[in-house]
Amino acid sequence: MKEFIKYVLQFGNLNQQQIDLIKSKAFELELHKDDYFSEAGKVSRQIGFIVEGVTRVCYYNNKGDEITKYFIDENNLVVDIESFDNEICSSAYVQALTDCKFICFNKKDWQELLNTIIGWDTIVHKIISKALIQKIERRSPLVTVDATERYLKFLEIYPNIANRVPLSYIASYLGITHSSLSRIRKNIH
Amino acid sequence: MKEFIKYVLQFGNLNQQQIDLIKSKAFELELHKDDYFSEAGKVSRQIGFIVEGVTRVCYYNNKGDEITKYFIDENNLVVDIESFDNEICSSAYVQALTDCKFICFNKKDWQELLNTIIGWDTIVHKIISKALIQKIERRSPLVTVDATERYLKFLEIYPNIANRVPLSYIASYLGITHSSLSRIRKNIH
DNA sequence: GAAATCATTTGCCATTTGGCAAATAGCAAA
DNA sequence: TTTGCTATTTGCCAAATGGCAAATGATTTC
Repeated sequence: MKEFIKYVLQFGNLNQQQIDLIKSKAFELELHKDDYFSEAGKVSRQIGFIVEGVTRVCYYNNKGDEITKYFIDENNLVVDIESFDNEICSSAYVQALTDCKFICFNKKDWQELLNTIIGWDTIVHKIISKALIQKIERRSPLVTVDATERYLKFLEIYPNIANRVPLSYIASYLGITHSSLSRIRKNIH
Repeated sequence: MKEFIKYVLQFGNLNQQQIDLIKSKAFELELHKDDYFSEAGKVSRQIGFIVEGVTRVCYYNNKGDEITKYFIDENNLVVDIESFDNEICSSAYVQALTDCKFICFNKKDWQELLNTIIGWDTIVHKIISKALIQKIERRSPLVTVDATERYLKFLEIYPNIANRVPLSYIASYLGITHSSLSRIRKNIH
């Protein structure tokens, strides 16, 4: 919980009373490896902060291949924002890739906080915007470089993830086959 | 100006007085083909709405190649949001690819509107979030498909742009060479 | 511990894409 | 119209990557 409050306070100020109110609405969630935090086809009504573990967002393309869209690890928010905000079905799965611990809020409580705490909405908007921009800045450069450079960029962006998740997920994140990624790994020894 | 107000009202309600206030702060901006709306290395203090024309966001990678990151055309907001919000230097250029007309606000007036008009901040946040999500949803799928599919996706996403901008910009957007794109175009006749 | 399952590496070959250069087309200024 | 500049197309070949299958390695289950 400490981590979450520290994270939030980077984006704006809150007094102790406000912090306590936020804490009172939070609950802990633990997921095992391979469990889903939220699922495609369902409306996501939870927002989570990863205290421990690695997750990914993935979907199935029109050929049925499973595509990893991005990874999310410790000290980041996890939410399918389109589904959460607009009460529409998710188009992707959010899956734990290791055993995970989250600080979690359900939508009703989250909205109550937004209505109650002055300035909370601004903080939330900043957090969400920053996360969205980060997603773009991480994903976009991959389009224009070759497979080896993609992997090197991946290592830069996610230095703590490469050893914690299966090669095939990284390959699908990078848009290359697992065989190719295996060879690339060998080449950069 | 009509178009801009119509666009804004999709995201929330405003009364006539509020609309008039917004209008009073807006100014028209015209750019010629190849002019810059904002430039890398400078702080961007303008936010614009494209009434007519096509723009692109581009940058130079570490090899010095010019990369088109995305295209933006009519009825969309144009702003380097990181630079605008945080007063930091832009990392990219926003360039007119055709002669363009914008409805424009400078930062000072924009912030005054945010402070004055109840609910304007919510509308703005919705607009920005939607635009950021759209950018991710457009760019991310390109990573995982081959060159031909990338071009087909481009045609889907930007049906009105393919004929209005040079092939080489589209190629750099898709992360393929202009020669390859030329061949791809021939193959899908 | 053995068997079964899943992940990763490797080999072989086909296909795609890139790099380079030349040819052609399109456009704009004089 | 001519000239010059830039964009696009095309050819040729090399390099990168994919598809498939087999081998190896790692992990889980009984």
